[in-house]
Parts: sequence; C-alpha cells; structure tokens
Amino acid sequence: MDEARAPAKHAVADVLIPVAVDQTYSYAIPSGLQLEPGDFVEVPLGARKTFGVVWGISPAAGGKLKSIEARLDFPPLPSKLREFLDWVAAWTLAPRGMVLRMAAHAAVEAGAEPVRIGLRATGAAPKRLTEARRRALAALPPDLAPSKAELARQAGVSPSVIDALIDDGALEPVALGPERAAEIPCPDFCRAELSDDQAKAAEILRAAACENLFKPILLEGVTGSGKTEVYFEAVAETLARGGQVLILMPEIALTSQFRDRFAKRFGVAPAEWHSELTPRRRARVWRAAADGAAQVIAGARSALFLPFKTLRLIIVDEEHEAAYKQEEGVIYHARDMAVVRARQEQCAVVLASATPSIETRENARQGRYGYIRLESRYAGRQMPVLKAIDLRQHGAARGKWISPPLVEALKRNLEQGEQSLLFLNRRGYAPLTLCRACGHKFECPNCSASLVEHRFRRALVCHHCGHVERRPDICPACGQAETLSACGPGVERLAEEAAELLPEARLLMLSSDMPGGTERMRAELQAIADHKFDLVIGTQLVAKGHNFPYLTLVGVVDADIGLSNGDPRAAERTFQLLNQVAGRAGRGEKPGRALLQTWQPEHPVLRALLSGDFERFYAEETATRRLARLPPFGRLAGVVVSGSDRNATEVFARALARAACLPAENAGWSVAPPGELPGEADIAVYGPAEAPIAMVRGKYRFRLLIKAPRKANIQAFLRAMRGRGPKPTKDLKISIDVDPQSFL
DNA sequence: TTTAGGTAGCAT
DNA sequence: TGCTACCTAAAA
Repeated sequence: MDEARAPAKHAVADVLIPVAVDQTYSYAIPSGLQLEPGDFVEVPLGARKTFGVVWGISPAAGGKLKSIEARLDFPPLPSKLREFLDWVAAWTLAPRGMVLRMAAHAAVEAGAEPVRIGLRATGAAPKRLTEARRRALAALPPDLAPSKAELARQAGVSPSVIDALIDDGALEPVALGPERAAEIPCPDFCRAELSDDQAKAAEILRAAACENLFKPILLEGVTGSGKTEVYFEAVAETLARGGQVLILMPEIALTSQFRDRFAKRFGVAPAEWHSELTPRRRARVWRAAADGAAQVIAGARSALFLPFKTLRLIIVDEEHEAAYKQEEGVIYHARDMAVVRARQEQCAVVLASATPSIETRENARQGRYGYIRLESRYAGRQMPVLKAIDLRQHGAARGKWISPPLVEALKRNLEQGEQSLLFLNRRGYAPLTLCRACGHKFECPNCSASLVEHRFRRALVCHHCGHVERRPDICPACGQAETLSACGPGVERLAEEAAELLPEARLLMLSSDMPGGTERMRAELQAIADHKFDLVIGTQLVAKGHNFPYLTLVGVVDADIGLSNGDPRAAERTFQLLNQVAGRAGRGEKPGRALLQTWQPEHPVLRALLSGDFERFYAEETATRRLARLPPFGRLAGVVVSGSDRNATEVFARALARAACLPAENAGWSVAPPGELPGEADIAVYGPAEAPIAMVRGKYRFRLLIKAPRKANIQAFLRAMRGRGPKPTKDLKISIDVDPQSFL
C-alpha cells in the first residue's frame, strides 16, 4: 500500500499512569509531538485527565486510541529509575502505577512554580519622600532584590508604602529566578581528624565510592565510634567526582543534629526530603535531584525514589531501624530497596549501624556485602560500663518501679551535678487498668488490646489502633466507685515516682505522644543536650539519634520489656534498642554507665550487652532464625504466612485458615525467607520482602503469593475461600505460582 | 487511585 | 419515587 496515501498512522506511546494498575496504557502520539521514554505527559483517563510517564514507544497500532494531550514540563524520569520502579513493583507485588505515583507525585502535586517578583531601585527619586518611604528605600539591598512583602517587613512599613513607591517609579519589579533548592557542599570545607581505625575505614569507603560499581558495605561501629565522620569521607570523595549522594535516615527527628554535623563538615546543610516538607519544597528538591543541583540529599525512606541524575553513593544510616519499613500503600523495606537501587545505578551503598540487623550481618558474613568494623569510641572516649540490677534480689518497693540500687545511683549522680536518663519503653501512665472489685479489665473495643491509661490526658488509649475513651470514675461492669486500679508502669507514672525521689532535680518527661509536635520535641531534645535538665524520663524517643554530652547515667527500668512478646525479632529488637539507649551515656567528656533492671540477667540479650560479646549473640540469633520452623501440618492443608510482623502475620494466617475452613492449629507463621519456606505446609502463603501485610485500622490488607506443591491444593484453597469463609475483600490479592526472586 | 454506575435500604 | 450510602468495575 502506498504509505503516503494511507490514513495517517500515529506512533503509540505506552504510558504508565499513577493509578493502581500494573499495565501501561497505550495512547496515540499526536503528530508533531516528540516524545522519549521517561517523558511526563498529560493523558485522558476515563472522565478525567492525569499525568503519566512514557514507558515505551511502539511504531503504530490499529484500533482507536485516545491521544496524548501534551508533554509536561518536568525532567524526564531516567531509565535507571524506571527500571528500578519496575523492579520494586515486581518485588513488592504493588501495581506499577502506584510505584510510579510514589516516585513522581512530588513533582506534579505542587503545580507550576510561581514566578517570584522582586523589587529594585530605579534610581529615580520618588515625588514625595516620607519617613516610611525613606526607610523602605534604605532597607533595599544594593544587589539582590527582595519581594514586596519581604521589603516591607524589613523596613517595618506597610506593603502599601512599597506600592506607592512603585507607582512613583522609584522602585521597579523584576522577575527573579526560582528559589535554590540546595546549596553546594564543599568536600574540603572542614576535614575531620580521624583516628587510625576511622581513617582505614574511610579509605575503604572512599575507594568503593570511586569504583562506579555496585558494592554494598556494612559499616558496623559501636555507638560513638564516629561512623558518620567515616562515611562523610566517602561523601566528600563522591562530591569531588561530581556524583550525587543519597543519605537515608530512619526519622526526621534525627535530622536537626545531623544537618549541623553535615554543615560543619561541608559548609552547608544538605537538601532534605521528608514528609513534613511543603509540596512546593518537595517539588523543588525533586527537580534539584533530577538536574543535579542537589548534590547531597538526606531524607527518609521515600527519598529512595528521587530521580537522581548521577547517583554515585547511597548511605543507609542506622540500617537496622524498623522505620525503614513502609507498611502502607506500596509496602517495601527501604534498606533492601536501597541495595537494589545501588545495583541499578552501579554504585556503592553503605549500611551503617552499631547493631546491624541479622539479615545484613548475615549478608556480610557470607561475603555478599563488604564489612568494616569500628571497635572503639572516637576521641578516646570510653564505652559506658553496663551493669545489670537483678530485680530478684533488688526489687523495688510495692507499687514502685525504681530499684534501690538505681535510686542510689540517681541520687549520687544528681549530687555530682550530672545528668541522668531513666528509660522505659512504655508510653502513658499504666499499661493496664483493672477493677479491684469485679476484675473488669479495660480493653479496646476494636482490637481487644488492653487500654493504656494516660493520666495527663485523663484518657484510656489503645496503642494499637488509636481508640481513645474517657477514664470513668466508676467501674462500668460492677458500678462501684474508687475500685479502678492502675497496674504496671508507664513513663508518666515513672516521672511521678522520680519526682518524689528527687524533688530538687530539674525533671523532664519525654514521650512521642506529648502535644507540641516535632517543633517542641526538637526544642526539648536540645534543652537536654544543653544540660537544662538533671533527669530525663523517656521512651525510645530519647534513644534515637540525639547526642546528650552531659549524660553520664542511663537507668533502664525494665530491660525485659519486649523480650517475651512473641515477635520473632523480639530479641534482636531489644538488643538493638538497649544498646542504643545505653550508648547515650558518656558521649561527652565524662565516662558514662548504664544500669539495666532485669528479671533475667542470663537472657542472651542481657548477656550479650553486659559482656560485649555481640559476635556470639549474632551467631545464636541467626541460628534461631534459621531454625524457626512450623509445626508439622499432617495431612490437612495448612497455611503459612511469612513475614516479620508477628502480630499481623499470625492474625492473618488464622484468618486465612478460617476462610479456608481449616483448623486454627493448621495456620502458622514463619520468618523464613521466601525461598526457604518450610516444606511441611501444603500451602504456603507469603508476601514480598519484609512486610507482606499492613494493618490498616483494624482491617487487614494483603498482598500475597501462594505457593503449593500441587495445583490442586491451591484450587481447593481458593474454592474454600470463595465458599463458606469470610469473603475475600478487594484488598486480598492472590496470584498463584509466582516466585519472588532473591534480590541479589 | 478516581469515578461512573449500580443496588439496597429507607423516607417521602 | 427520590435520595443516600455503599459497593464494584473500569480506566487505553
């Protein structure tokens, strides 16, 4: 057929759109529109319009297609990022559209950058020179032009004075360029003095950063060993070579002290990325990542999806932190995905921690990751001395929680003018409220967890789902007054006790549910660092990230909390947390110590912390993890759900068993990695990576794979699910016989 | 994720 | 019969 006379055929763009579908949609490319993969476009979708990203271009196709409306003015998504997004979607079983949304939303949500208008003196004198006008002109800087509001504020005049000056022709508006999203860090601004150990470690990281090859490295160093200074050297090296650096951090609260340290080393603060940024700022940082203007971005887990132009180094700080798990929407583990992204970009990735996760430690041991260790504290500082207080011998008085030896230590520390921390990882006043007359227990109506009394708020709160109710004065079950009794300690109660014991101490209680938000939290953490308090009582909030140079004594009120809650990671988590808390002591000039109140000083976690023999702990814990096996299931089909969140996983396994009309005992949960699921179950159900399941306000949301030796098992299972059991919801997505690949 | 289009339940 | 709340399928 004569090409020239055939009806005009348009090339077709396969566009990924930010909705919960996995496929790309095909659109006709209008003639005259040049498109490349990665380009942002506007497309019609049903009754509305949305943005999308061109994933591929094919020559032409039959059928009627809707047409692309326009090419949007955003930096195109680099191909490596597109591959990464595809990979993440496949791994997490999330629709690719949702992964795209996560990565591109920031660019689009803020809309067009508003044009900034500044003011400049024309040189012409105003017709009338009042005092206010004189002040306004005097406040005008010679070089750069401020905005109208800014000038009015600086001169202390009302904006109408400025307007009048513009009308008079004394000032003229000028268009200003967009605000800079990032300053330029200087690799040699202020080199830190490194110890021999640090220098050696830094050299290895620097070399890795130069190679332009995928290289994961675990940087393990005791609290206070100066890991940050060490990886800063790799950052400096990367900057010197013109590459971009991503520094992932678990919490935003961390960033204020971190940015100071960064600024000290590199002259300016890094660009930041986290959920508290305004949409406008986010859009700017996004662009700055894409055009290379932001050379270093420090951010929370979602920074992993920024469109870096030349990403050459990723740091995952505190890699063991559970905050790296995204548990809603696209469910992923940012630490693992950081490794994947590094592979995609062929660059180095440094996982830093004092107490690495079992997985990372194991990867290092097997040689899949490089391994660097810093054994001693920086600047000759000593590690804190850890001691157990055996509660079987030195129990606290009835209704009290601070044991005599700890009371003694706190008093002495106060007398010496030094700062102490009492740590209890339990918010509120008391974890349990009972009626002494009838035994009624206050439970959450949604999740049947016991309600925690918050005395300051005069409320009973469910820490599981957020349910709040007023604390009644009479028992709702038996109607008697004054019989309700608070059982067990929370930080509020501990603060009460401490205030009685040390009335003259300047005391601060800190927990994440205090009103005032991040702002106030930061101020209070700073006040602690400035020694404005003698005694701090806090939850794990005080354990993370912040340095308190005057803190010399840490008292852990209940070192056993969390050891027996059934979570397969309980031991690991407790070990990490207690190490972090204890490590707060003695970071300044004076040596520190930590006293751990415990009922079980022989527990492997306590033993490891007290002896400092982490090696043995890791070996034992890894072995335990490997051995985690399910009870044999006999001839009946069983359900196994794998994942590390014991609560959600187990609940879900049970729900599935019920749906499939199986006895509850045939449901189990496992922490085995997907490839190593125990063989006993006829049917194994497992989710991707770390977090197959997210619990959303009492409902469960599932993304699943089902694996079974025989297809008949699966069919029977599905039939049972569709039949008598609870109806699967739309959140229950089941795909069959798909094996997630190992990510390395 | 968003939205149009259906259906059940209930008041008019 | 109209209205709303709730559910579901489809979006190129």
